Amino acid sequence: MGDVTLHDVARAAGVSIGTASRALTGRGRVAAATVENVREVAKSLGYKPNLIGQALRRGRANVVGMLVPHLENPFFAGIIHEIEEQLFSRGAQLLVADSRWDPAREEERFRIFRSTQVDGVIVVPAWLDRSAELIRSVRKIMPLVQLDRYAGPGVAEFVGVDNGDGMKQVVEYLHGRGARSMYFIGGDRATSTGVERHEAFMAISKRLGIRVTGEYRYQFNFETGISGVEKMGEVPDAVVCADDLIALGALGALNRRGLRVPEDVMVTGFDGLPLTRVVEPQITTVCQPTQELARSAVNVLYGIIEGEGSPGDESGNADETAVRLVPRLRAAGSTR
Amino acid sequence: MGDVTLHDVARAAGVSIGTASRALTGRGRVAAATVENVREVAKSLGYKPNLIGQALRRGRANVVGMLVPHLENPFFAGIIHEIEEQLFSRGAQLLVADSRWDPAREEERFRIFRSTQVDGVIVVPAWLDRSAELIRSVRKIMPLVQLDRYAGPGVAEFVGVDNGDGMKQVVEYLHGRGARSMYFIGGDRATSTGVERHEAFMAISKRLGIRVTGEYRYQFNFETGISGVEKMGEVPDAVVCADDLIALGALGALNRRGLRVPEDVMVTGFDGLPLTRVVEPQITTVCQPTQELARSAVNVLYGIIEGEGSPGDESGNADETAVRLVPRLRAAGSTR
DNA sequence: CTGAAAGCGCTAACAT
DNA sequence: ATGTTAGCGCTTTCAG
Repeated sequence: MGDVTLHDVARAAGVSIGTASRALTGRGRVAAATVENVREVAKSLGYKPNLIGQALRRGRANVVGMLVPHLENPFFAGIIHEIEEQLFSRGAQLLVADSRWDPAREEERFRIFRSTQVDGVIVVPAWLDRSAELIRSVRKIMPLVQLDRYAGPGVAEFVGVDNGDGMKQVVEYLHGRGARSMYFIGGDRATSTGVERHEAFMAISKRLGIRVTGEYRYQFNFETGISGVEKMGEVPDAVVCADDLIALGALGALNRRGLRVPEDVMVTGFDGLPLTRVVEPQITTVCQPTQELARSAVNVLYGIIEGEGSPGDESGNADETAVRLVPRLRAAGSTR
Repeated sequence: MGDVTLHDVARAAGVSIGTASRALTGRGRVAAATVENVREVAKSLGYKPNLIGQALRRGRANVVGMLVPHLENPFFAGIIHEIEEQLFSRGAQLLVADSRWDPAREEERFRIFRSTQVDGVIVVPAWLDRSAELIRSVRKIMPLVQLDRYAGPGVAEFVGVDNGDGMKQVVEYLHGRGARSMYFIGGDRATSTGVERHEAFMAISKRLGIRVTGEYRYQFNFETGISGVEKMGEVPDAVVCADDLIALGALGALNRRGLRVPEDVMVTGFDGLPLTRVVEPQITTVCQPTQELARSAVNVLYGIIEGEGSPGDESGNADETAVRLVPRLRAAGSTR
């Protein structure tokens, strides 16, 4: 087999196993010539370090776990890719799992992550309050950062987008295009993004004197968009959706109802999925800086890891980092 | 920390570490009373086995790697979820990576998987021929199964859908609805699914006396659907797309071109993504049995793992399993 | 049936 | 600068 061990390399290079280790990892004092020699031998033998052995000894697996509510959500899929990319460049790997919005399952997966000795966890909490206690307790025993949503105030480190700002861009843009009445379709109070986007929408529309004809809030998916339109009475100037999946659903339902977009009613989404550029008309949306979100999450996580274990240890209420990135509106056919 | 080790459990239970191990894993002869006692102590101490230690000793990590060309593809995302589910119920975890259709990257990820001592790998090969050699060689050193596509004939175990049958269902259905001319948009020769679906389409349309007005083949994504429609001259009775993403793109482009679906032209997809039920009209498509595919892939993989290491060892040309599941047509608005 | 002991592959003191 | 050695947490002979 290709199972050549460090021991083999050391023997072939005529040095001790300790020296071989140092030469390969570059962690101790070794003569330049020795390093070169060992490296060469290792390569010619096709030596690949056994990460398990390394992990056991170092107490670190170089693996991070990622837990999202729903793998099929294209927004999460996109962010997972970016995270994997970031990790890889640090020599780490990605373990994924989805919680399916099930707190029990969420806990289960955390437990497994823990047994695997992951370096840390990046989580998109399934629920706004129900996940809080769990996440708080996990944070105590391993490095953790929340991405996209948080489970409650001060629960743990968080990286996400400024939803208020994004929603503001949407409503002001629509207002600028003459919209004076709006209908809102969003996620419910069960996620922080759901709450933040809704609150921002309400605040800004009020400030601009926009008449809110109604709202429908359930989940971040197609069906919600469809139901939202079905439950919509009066036809507003614009239907503001809290994410792109909802907007997609709404678009289809409006079509079915014989309403033309944007002539009869404008539609907006949130997230900036590629999908929004495919349908006709293309959907105006707020683009999340996926790559920056991923980079930032990984940075914050490794900040904790390297800054030593659990940040909540003694201090009880250590300062949790909260990074808010700024999204950008992308105007398209659904609003003009 | 919660880092209670087997050693702690053994001491607390008043037995040796060996006995504790046997009691917990159930792998040796231990008195029933001892087992119960040890288990109880373990639970009360909150003992969780350190998977790294286990893996090092057993030489198996209980982790499988999954490599797909593109994480954001909803079809892959869906299948990844099902795989994760299957693995979890076997006590294993999922390491994911995407190759981004880059053979170098594909190789790189395999290497890492190997170092991690994964039990095996499930791969959706990036390319039909370019990936063949790599996969063949990986198969020699670790359990591997190809999913959805294969890299070449006889390269390694494979689990996928019967593309010929699916395409047959589509064309016959369209023919039954009066379509006599068709335009094909698909993936290129670079994937086995691209080839199979195209060939099946050609064979069946020929047999039914259908006039093929043209074809456009590039990649399995939205853009291809859009370009395909742009390059389409004469308007056929139906546009047959090799997957749902292409169909989505085609639908949008047809709309933009002022053609109504299904009145002016019918459209079909392949895969059965939820997305096809959201747009208006909903898209007729061939549904892949995602869950069965995942189950089957995991079964085949563990068959290899448990049947001992590398199947290609001596035999040189051992029989590769090839599982073909049957997909099912779902008719919808885009064809009536 | 249970205890003792030998490592899995690797790193990090500690010697030399 | 390099060799030696002691484990990381666990499973598994091998004795008893």
